[in-house]
Amino acid sequence: MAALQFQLEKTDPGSKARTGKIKTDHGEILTPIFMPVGTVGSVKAVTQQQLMNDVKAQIILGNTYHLYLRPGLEVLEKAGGLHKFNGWQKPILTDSGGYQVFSLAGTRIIKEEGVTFQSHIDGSRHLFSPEYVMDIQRIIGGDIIMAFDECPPGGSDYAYARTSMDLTHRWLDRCWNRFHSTEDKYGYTQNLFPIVQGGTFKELRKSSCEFASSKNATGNAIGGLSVGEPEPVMYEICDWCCDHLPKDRPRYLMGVGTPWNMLECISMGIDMFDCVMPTRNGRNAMLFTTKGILNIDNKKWEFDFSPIDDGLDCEVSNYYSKAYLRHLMKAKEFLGLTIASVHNLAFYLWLMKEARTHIEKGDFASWKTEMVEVLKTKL
RNA sequence: GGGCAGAUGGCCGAGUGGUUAAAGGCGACAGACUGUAAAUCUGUUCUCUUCGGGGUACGGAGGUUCGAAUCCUUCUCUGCCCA
Repeated sequence: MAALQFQLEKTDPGSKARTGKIKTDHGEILTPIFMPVGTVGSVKAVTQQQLMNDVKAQIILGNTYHLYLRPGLEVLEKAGGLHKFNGWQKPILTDSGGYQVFSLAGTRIIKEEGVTFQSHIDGSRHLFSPEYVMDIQRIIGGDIIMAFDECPPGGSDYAYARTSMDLTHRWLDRCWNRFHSTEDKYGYTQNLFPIVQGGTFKELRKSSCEFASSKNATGNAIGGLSVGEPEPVMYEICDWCCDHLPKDRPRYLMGVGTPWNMLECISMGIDMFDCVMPTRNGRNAMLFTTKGILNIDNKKWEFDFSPIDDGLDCEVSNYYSKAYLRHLMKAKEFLGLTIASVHNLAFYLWLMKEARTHIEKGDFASWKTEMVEVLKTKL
C-alpha cells in the first residue's frame, strides 16, 4: 500500500499534452482521463457493471456533502467505505463539498471556521469545517480526496476572488494538517489534492498555484473554472495554471467540461477531468458523438434507424438506434436515460483514449484542431 | 318511448353576459444544462401580419343583447337512469 504515483510517459511535440499513468492502491489510471461523476455513490442511471464493461471507466467520483447527508457516515463506515458499499473496486475520488459552496449558495453561510450548509433534503444545518471534511472523506474512503475550498462564481471581482482564495488557502493548511494527523481507515492509501483558486485573475492564480504546489501533494487540482466566466477566459486561466503547477504531478481540472473543452485543456497539460455533462445532458436528451452533438428528442431522428454512434467501441452505442432511443426518451422510459448516459460516458472515455493515442503518436495538436470542429458540429 | 346530464383549441379540462384568442394540465415543437438540490428548467404551440394589428373560434342553425363560450329556441351527437 503506497501513496499515489504518477509516471509521465509521452509528451506531445506540438503542444503541452502528455500521457501518464497514475498508480493507486485500487489500480492504475491512464491519463489524460475523464472521471464519471457519481455524486451519491452512483453514476446516475448507470450500473457499476456498465461503467466497467461499456463505459470502461477507470475512476469515478463521489461527493462528500451528498454522501454525508445520505446514506450518512455510519452506513459508510460500517460498509467498510464507499468501494465496498457500492461495489466499485477501481479508484474513487471524492469531491469535498467545495462546489456545493457555489451551487448551494442560497442555503449556506461561509465563515472562517467553515461552511454551514442547510440540507437540501430536510433543511437541517451542518457545519463543514476543513477538518470535518477530511474526517468525512477518510470515512468515505476515496483514493483521492479533495481539499475543502470555496468555489466563487465566475464573475467575481478581484477583491472577492482574493478574499476567497486566501480563505481557501487557510483551509488548505487546516485540511493538510488534519489529513496528515489522521490515518487511512481501510488499509489502502488516500491522497489529498489541493485546489487552486483565484478567479479569473492571473496574479491570484499564480500565487494559488504556488501555494498549492508548496504542499508537494501527489496531485493538484484547478477549481473555480467553468462557473460562469467566458470560455476563452477559462482556457487562458487553465493554461496559466498548468504552467505554474508541477509537471511531475497530475493536474486535475475540476468540473470541465465539454468534449472540446477537454481536448483544449489536454493540450495545455491537464491530465484529469470530471463533469456531470455527459450524464446530466444525456438524461436531458443531448448526445455527444464522434460526428458531433445532437438532441435525440428532435423530430429529425424519428425515422433514423442508424446506430446512436458506430464510431466508438461501445456495444450500447453501436446496438441501439437513434429512433429507438428517441422513442424511449419521449416515452420517459428509464432505459432511455441509461442508454443515453452510458453512450455519452463511453464517448467521453473513448475521446480520452483517442487523445492518449495521438499524444503517443506525436500528432495530438493537429488531430485536436480537426477533432474540436467535429465535436462542435450540431447534427 | 320517457327523464336527466353533457358537447370548449391535438387531447383532458376551467370558464356560466363584457378586462376571453379563452386558466391549468397533457401532448407536440425547440432551447438550456460544465467539481449534480436537475429523468430538470425555459420558451413556443388557431391563423395572417409591414409586429401596430387583422381574421376566424367554444357541436350545427336561428334568436335575445350595445356585447354571448356563457341566456332562449331548435336540430345533431354522447353518457346515465326509467320503461
